[in-house]
Amino acid sequence: MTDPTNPPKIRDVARLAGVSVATVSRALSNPAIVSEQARIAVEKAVAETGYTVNLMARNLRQQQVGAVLALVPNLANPFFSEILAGISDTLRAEGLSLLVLDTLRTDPDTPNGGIRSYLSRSRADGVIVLDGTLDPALFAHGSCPPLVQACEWIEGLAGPRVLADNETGARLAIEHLLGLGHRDIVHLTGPAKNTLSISRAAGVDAALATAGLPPAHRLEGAFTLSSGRAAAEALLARTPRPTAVFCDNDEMAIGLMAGLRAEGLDVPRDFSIVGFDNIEMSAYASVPLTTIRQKRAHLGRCAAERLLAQRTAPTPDETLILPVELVIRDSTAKRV
Amino acid sequence: MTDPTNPPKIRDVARLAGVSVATVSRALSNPAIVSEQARIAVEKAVAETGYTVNLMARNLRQQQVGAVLALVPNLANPFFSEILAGISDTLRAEGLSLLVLDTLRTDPDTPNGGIRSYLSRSRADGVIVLDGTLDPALFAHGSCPPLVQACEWIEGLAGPRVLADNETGARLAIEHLLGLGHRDIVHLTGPAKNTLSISRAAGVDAALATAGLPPAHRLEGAFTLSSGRAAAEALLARTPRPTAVFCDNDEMAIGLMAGLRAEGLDVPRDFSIVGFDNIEMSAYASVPLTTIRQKRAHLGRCAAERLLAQRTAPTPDETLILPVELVIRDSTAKRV
DNA sequence: TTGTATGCGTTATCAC
DNA sequence: GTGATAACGCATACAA
Repeated sequence: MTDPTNPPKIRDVARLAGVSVATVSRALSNPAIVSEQARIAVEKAVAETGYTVNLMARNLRQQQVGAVLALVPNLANPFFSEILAGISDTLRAEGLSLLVLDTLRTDPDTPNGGIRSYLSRSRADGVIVLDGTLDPALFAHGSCPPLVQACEWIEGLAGPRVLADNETGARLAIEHLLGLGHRDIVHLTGPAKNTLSISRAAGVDAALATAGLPPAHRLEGAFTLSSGRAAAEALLARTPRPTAVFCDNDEMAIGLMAGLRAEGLDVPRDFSIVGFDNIEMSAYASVPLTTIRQKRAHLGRCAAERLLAQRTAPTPDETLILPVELVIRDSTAKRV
Repeated sequence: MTDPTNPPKIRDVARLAGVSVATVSRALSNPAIVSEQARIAVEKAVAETGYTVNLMARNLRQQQVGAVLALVPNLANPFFSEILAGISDTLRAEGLSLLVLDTLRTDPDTPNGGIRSYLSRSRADGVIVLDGTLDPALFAHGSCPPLVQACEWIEGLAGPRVLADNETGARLAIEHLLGLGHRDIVHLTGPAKNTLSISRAAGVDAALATAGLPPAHRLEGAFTLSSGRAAAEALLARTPRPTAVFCDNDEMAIGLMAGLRAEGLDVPRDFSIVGFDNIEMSAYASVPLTTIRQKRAHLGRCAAERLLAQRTAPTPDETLILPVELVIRDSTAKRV
């Protein structure tokens, strides 16, 4: 019956149902175009044999893979994994699989870490790029599948983008701090060349300019807890001492708070702090964090939908900007 | 030359190199068995055409997929995503792809959430199961790929297992608390039927028994921050009031600390708390958390290696237990 | 060492 | 509405 080593083929089903393989194929993929009689016979035979289509054969025939590849900078980072969860949602609804490649854990011996070999139409029907630091040349060849950039983006790389409204998010954060009376605000950024940090810096400075203030001082971090903690020292070294910090993500904000606490300083009394992302942990920090909410799973879903849309009609390279919002908690207070 | 819509086939390379397709195939997959001359001609032709093998065709021919599926309970949970990162490492080294399926975000209309359709030899060469709550029947059919269980496990499901030493971890935590003078220790568990919680409970009670104490009181959580916070209330309702809590993961521990802080209680003065996992955030909590370190990426790598080992020799269903260790920080102190 | 020919399991085209 | 059959692109048994 169901032999592990020798699964039933479509031929077996055809024989058992007393029809041709073509009819079985049709009955399975488009039941409407076969006779009731044939359909029932096929269904019965399928049930009896336990037949399931061989996807490799189908994919070869149809010239598609049935999977989408996500290029993520750091799989272990909850920020990205929640976007992946959203991508996974949308793909599953379409019967597609999600392939994941961690671009951080890259092969040091190979140029571009061997990512290139995954960027082939025979490996994935589409690619969602979540890493803004990749070499655009990686994608500049004919066999690269259609692609969408999400969250971060790569200068000089074509394709639709799905982004959070980074500039507005930064503006909301700064306006909130300004409203509380803060004037000397430091911007703790990600890596200097990171596209997110750059666009947020623009939002920061725009908000400051509107208030008639000069651009913010910047401290460069790395989106990590430890870089946030390390920033505490640099922050305290500044004179005059700033009264507020806008951090490019919540993890740095939490790290920073730990660093300040270690120095005996109090948030929000000594420093008001705003984060970005609204990761779940932020509400549970020693001082619940004021932050910018970004709907990560939704962003992932949008990116996947965008990619799937390209299957039918090659869409123009539009950029989709998703709204963000300010979440006020306890880490910000009026300047004393 | 390189036409996006019509990628070069092995035939084109063969023609250009002046050899047969068989020779090209051999030159690419096993260069040692072709003549130097042929090899060079092929290499040249490959470079000229920009040829890359079509993996769908190769896979069909070789009856393999070139990908491993990971079944993860919650992609958005950093605990699992770091295991995935480890799995990804090992797979990449073997040229395999990682397919990810979030079993939480399941299709409510289909029994078993449509997971079954992914469990086919034509979709993956192997499966790594990280979700202990799945129905074992899902895997009980001939076309299910070889499988390894990691981290959690499913009773009644065969296959090698790669687990952390949960029992020892629990014992270390309890012994640490006992050594600090605590006697009334509560165990904040995951869902009652979770295999991790059950084995840790055994470790907890064993350690208590050795000290001549009765089994611990248990509070059921859900491995989430919010369930940890919610546990604060239940904890305070107990009389006599316990002096220490062992939590089945760090997130609950952090949630619990937030809940206790909200009630004006101090850790470790009023309660000593031990977590499990040593997530990165634990070192940055308001009170740095004493916890049990579990090497998650390593666990993922081991699981993947185990799976790959099955490709050659069908190994017996051994269980691999990975060591854990106690990390002492500030959330535990001598009972006053 | 190399080439020829067949098969991997399906779907799609074409006649009927 | 159905059946025979040619692709899909590659790897390998076999013959040379």
